[in-house]
Amino acid sequence: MSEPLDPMMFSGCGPVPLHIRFGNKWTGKILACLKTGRRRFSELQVPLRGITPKVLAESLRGLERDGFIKRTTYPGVPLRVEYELTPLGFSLLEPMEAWCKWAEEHLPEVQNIHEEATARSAV
Amino acid sequence: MSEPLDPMMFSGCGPVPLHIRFGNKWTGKILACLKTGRRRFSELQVPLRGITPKVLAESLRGLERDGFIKRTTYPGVPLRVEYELTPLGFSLLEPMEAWCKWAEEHLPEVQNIHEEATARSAV
DNA sequence: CAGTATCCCAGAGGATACTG
DNA sequence: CAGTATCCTCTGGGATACTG
Repeated sequence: MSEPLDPMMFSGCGPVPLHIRFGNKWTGKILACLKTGRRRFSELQVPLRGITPKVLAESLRGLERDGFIKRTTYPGVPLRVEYELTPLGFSLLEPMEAWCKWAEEHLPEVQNIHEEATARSAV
Repeated sequence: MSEPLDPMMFSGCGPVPLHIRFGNKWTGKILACLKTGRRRFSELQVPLRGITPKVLAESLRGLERDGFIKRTTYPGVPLRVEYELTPLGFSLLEPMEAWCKWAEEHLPEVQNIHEEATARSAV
């Protein structure tokens, strides 16, 4: 508890380490899309340009199973389903913002390094 | 800039989004092992239980290429090589600690949810 | 000591088509 | 509308063995 960032902490973040659970292409974006309120399946597909229905459905199932979002169905035709963040899901926004803050502060530096590396390998 | 966590930010985190760059099995652990000082290749293999030399070498080269660590060789026999965090590498510890903080605060809740899900699927 | 060289596999995720 | 069903590819990462 006194030593944050002990290597062991990374393997202690639940059944799947936290940074791996969210270290994929869509999970973080889905949560970000839900932070302003409930959204329907098709409403999520718009901002998440390029996601296929299969992958979106799989991702949503996983987030629901882990308690990060809640799924509500409204019977009727046409079918209506809405997804929203749970309090636990909202709490994830904080660590996610830490990454964004880092990116804002260090992105120019990172890009310089990347350009230099590209230039070197082009020689 | 006014809207942190805009979905677009995730795709703007460098050539590879930040959360994906560090959303793998070893990268974060390697940085954590280096936060207390320089380490040799074989010294890293000890805390990183189970990592193969191939994967460790690949990971270190990637971190070096991206400017997060610095590699120093000391000629002689036997060969001596040391790795250390750069200032940029150190700066990553902050967002990584945000994940650990989240885990500390929410892990019990996450585990409850996981156990309930396991119990449900066992019915 | 500090790595390379091969081979291999599971799973994330895309393309496409179909359905209650 | 809100998904499923198939099929396929690509790559992170492991096992094992070898080298300057």
